[in-house]
Amino acid sequence: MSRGTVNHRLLVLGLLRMQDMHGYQIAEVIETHFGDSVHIKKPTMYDTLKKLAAEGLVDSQEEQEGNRPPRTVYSITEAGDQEFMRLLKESVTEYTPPHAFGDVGLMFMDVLSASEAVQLLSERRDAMKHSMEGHSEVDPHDGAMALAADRLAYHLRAEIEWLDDALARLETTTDGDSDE
Amino acid sequence: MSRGTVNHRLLVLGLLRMQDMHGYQIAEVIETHFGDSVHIKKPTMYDTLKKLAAEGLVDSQEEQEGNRPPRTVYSITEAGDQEFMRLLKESVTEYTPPHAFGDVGLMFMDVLSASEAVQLLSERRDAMKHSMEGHSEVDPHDGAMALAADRLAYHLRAEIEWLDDALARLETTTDGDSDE
DNA sequence: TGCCGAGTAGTCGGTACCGACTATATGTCT
DNA sequence: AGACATATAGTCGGTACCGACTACTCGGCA
Repeated sequence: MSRGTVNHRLLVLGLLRMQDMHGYQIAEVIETHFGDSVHIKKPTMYDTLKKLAAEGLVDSQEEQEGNRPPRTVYSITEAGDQEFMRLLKESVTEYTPPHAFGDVGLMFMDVLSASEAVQLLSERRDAMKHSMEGHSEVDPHDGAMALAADRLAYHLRAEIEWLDDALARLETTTDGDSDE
Repeated sequence: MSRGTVNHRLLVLGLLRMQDMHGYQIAEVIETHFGDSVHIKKPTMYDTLKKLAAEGLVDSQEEQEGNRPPRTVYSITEAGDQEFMRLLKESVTEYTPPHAFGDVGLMFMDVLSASEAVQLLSERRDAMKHSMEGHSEVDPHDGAMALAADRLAYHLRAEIEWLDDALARLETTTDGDSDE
């Protein structure tokens, strides 16, 4: 998360563009529809909402239902819609720089023996495979997500391929060994 | 940046494991050797150093050279070395969850017309290609980096492939159009 | 009736990170 | 001698983010 706030603003504006919502709903939609791919915790969402309101990009109105605690319902403004479009274009265009894939640990792998490296990377592979179960199910009717889901799929495949190749290479290094 | 502090600690400890250093050196090494793949700004590095010192994972001693301003030279302790190993193994083993590839903009692409989408993604592709020039040069003698560099390469390839496929698909959608 | 879990709507305080700044010394051009 | 770039070594203050908490309501069930 790096373009930090931009993503949060984009997300919240994007959701409000679809329909007016109060805080809990937003949090819920994020959790259930985006949970796997997007990070935004409730307090952060409220911060974002407050800031957007202060900038006039969203409106809020109190709403009392029965005698539940009153909720603040947020809706996007004209200005907000324009800002959303601006951010969207910027975000799509922008090439997210490679350091996003950085993984410091790998840079120091040479302090480990080959067999140790193999063991750790195998564990990583297992963890990855495991966490991928059940995923890959993206409502095919949900065309909106298609691109993002696809992208994720490509990168997951790349990660697995890299791991497999790296392991294969390390294993030939370790060829006739039994220990270190 | 996400496993936040862990990466920073790992990086600083890893560098000090190779040799004692003072702040400027550390910052420089990070900048020149790791700059493309690792994020850690100077103030963050000093924070990290201070915290590591407080935990007894690094030692520091003042050093005066000529009448330059005195520098604090940091060195790793025995405990620090053990912690490094622990973090390294943890970091290598750990599967970095997919949201790292999240890109909120893509989730809202359906509000754009196909031709607009094509245009923006093309720009992204260009930006990406452009920023890849000159890279791909990883000192082959530097075996330490091999794994990390490889991984990056796999992911870059995946990103390009995804972009190409997505563009191809979008262009067929836009087939006989001239505008929206 | 009283209690409990779940739904609902937030706030508070703290950490991580870093942009911008301060300060000193050395070298070098003029 | 002054001016200016560059190496050196940090600090200060502010933002973004979020874990943990508060507070109130409702429905069920003992």
